[in-house]
Amino acid sequence: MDERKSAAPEAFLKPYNPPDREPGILALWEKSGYANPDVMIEKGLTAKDAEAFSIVLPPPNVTGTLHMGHAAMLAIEDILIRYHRMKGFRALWLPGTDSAAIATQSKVEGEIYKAEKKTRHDLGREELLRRIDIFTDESKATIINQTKKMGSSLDWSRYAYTMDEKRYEAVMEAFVRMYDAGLIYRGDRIVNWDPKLQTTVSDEEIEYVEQKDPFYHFQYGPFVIGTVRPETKFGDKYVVMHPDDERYKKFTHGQKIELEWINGPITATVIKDESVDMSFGSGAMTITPAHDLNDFEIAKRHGLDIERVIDDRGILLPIAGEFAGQHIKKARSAIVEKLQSKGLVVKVDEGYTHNVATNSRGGGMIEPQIKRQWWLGVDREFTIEHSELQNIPSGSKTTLKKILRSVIESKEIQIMPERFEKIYFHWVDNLRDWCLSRQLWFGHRIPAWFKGDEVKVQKNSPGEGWEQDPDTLDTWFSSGLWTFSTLGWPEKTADLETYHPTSVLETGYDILFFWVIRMIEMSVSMTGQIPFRHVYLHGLVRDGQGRKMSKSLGNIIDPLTMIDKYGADAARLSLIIGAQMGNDVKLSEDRVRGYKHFANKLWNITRFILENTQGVSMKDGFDEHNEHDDALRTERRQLFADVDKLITEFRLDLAADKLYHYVWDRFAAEIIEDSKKVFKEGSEEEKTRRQQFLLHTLQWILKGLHPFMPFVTEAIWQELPEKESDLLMVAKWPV
RNA sequence: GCACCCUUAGCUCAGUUGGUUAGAGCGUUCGAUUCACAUUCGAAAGGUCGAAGGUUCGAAUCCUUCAGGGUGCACCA
Repeated sequence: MDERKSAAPEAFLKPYNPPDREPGILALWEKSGYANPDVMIEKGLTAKDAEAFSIVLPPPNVTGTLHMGHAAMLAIEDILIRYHRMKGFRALWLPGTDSAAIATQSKVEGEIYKAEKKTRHDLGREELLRRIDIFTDESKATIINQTKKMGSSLDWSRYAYTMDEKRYEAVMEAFVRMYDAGLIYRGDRIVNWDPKLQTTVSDEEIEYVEQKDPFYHFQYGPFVIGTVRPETKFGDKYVVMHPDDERYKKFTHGQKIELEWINGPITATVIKDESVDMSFGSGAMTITPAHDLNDFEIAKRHGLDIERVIDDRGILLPIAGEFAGQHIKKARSAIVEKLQSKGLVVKVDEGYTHNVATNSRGGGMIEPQIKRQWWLGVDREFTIEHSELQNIPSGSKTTLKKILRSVIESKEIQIMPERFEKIYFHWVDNLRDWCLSRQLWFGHRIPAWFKGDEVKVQKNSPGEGWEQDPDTLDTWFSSGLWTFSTLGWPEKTADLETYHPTSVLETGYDILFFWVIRMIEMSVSMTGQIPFRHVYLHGLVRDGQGRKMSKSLGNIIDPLTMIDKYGADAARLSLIIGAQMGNDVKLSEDRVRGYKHFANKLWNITRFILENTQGVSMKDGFDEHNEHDDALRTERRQLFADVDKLITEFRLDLAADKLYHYVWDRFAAEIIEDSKKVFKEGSEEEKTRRQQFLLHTLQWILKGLHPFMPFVTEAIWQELPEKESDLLMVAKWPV
């Protein structure tokens, strides 16, 4: 049927069709076990004493599905790993999944409620955890399979899950050690309370949402005070103003004033404090220390009474008098009405815009409360027993904040792009103690034991009569240990010795502060080592118009659909080329389609070369030591030198772009075109020389492109009659 | 309010120590194609490099101010 003189392998007679090839290639890689660096050494493909290059995969949620952000992360990390593996490094890319406590528990609770109309309290702790386990077991297969489809050469033999036995052990060990070192303490402080999920939330997880509310001005004795939250005002018996405020000169600090308030006459005390902004409103304010961080701090400074007004569910307490027992939402208007009837409402500004704290993890409004919780003190001095840091010697006294500054200032950890350093320092300087405990059931249970007033922090029960703290740890606590808990810590394993500190942490800039900071705190205080040498921050993947992808906009591009339609290679390239680190990527389907064409181009280049080199074997040295086509070879060498440099500088976008253009515009459009003439009119010697050049260069190209588009290059490699290794994945990077 | 980023062809973006005539992909228009290429090739059109000022022999690039877009953080009684 085919009339062409082709004797090239059958495979190349049809266009490259990714779905026909990708599953087979995946199976080949998986069977080889080459993603495991130990296998590489066993087979003699990597030297025993080779330098290590390691990346720990930022673990996706067990219950999640793959989205474009994950796809970008996987593409970038896989490129780095494949490149270093081919370069002869002991390359380890360690996979895992995250339990994502809050998100997972509320998801499962929601489903149970929908199906059975039962809450977690109906089920009980044990049953809920059992259900969550079933759910996570089922759904983790999804994310793992999707991850594999991207071509990720992860070492699955080292797979870790934040809730598996070893990681649980590491979390317990870390908590106890940090407590013993004095870093973790228990204390009554104001927390971000989520009345909906009935748990505390860390500062980082709070999202401020703009909201319009009426702003009330009330008469408070001789003062006018403003508020958007009349329902908190019952406990307000302190009125605070700036000491320099001329308007209130005649009032003295500590002065008592009798005045009429919501539920009758009260005695108010004047407090002078410099934190008051004189230019805001009347310059006088009342405070609610139990439900506001700033008010709490003022109260602590002056030793004032702190009384709760609202309970954990948002219900007013007896202090509210006739309003007690009402939910704050409903009580607000009734309270305003009452004040109105007493003639205490001076004026109401409608449409006052302010920011309201919400729980970004699917919760509701945040209601600050005072609670006894476990905290990680960022300014607490402790003795670091073992340290490998430049500026912090073993046995010295330091604080977590000092560590956080030191490792970046000394460049032991390099943040890329560099501009994020500024943001990092700003964040570190404003860092407050981290509230570790969560009133959730799913998570690592805090290893603290109570008996009456006694508290013991240790892994196992101290004995009869001791009860374990019912709370669990913030999910980021276990995430903070990730670089070393996955390598076997607290045991002194060979993996830990070889692969820690890891080479690169690659993640989205949006979680720099959730995660990166915590990893540094944990790693340095527990192992004395930095967790990673480079932090590579990728941008967010947006739609073609630069909008965030969201369900409501209907502009989500699903990576799996893209893989099915255009192949994983095209999906990878579309996320790499044009995606400078730290900048957002605009992705449109057209772009993905464009790179599918490129895979096909490569396919046809191969076909041409194989057709024109029938029966010709690659001559060692002939290509390298031939003075005639020197310009072509110099160009090729230069290309790889450039690509090498770009990859070491983490400019994967430019490296891929360079290869792309060489292959298409130079190699295919010019060199191959020219070869047609050579094969038609050239002398035998010229032909031979050109055949050798094409055969060799094809292999260079396949190697160069392999980290970026592993499938098509491996598929072609499998069809080559002559090659140095069974799999391109482990071929040697050209030097 | 403070900070950071972006603004270059119709669209998406390169252009990293300042150095010829500012580039690519997609799109558009015209043409070629018995050729490795359904997914090919060639060519053309398309730019006051956000604005203004400054430094310099020379500025898309460095500095200042401003405008528009985006993001983070803080405040909000």
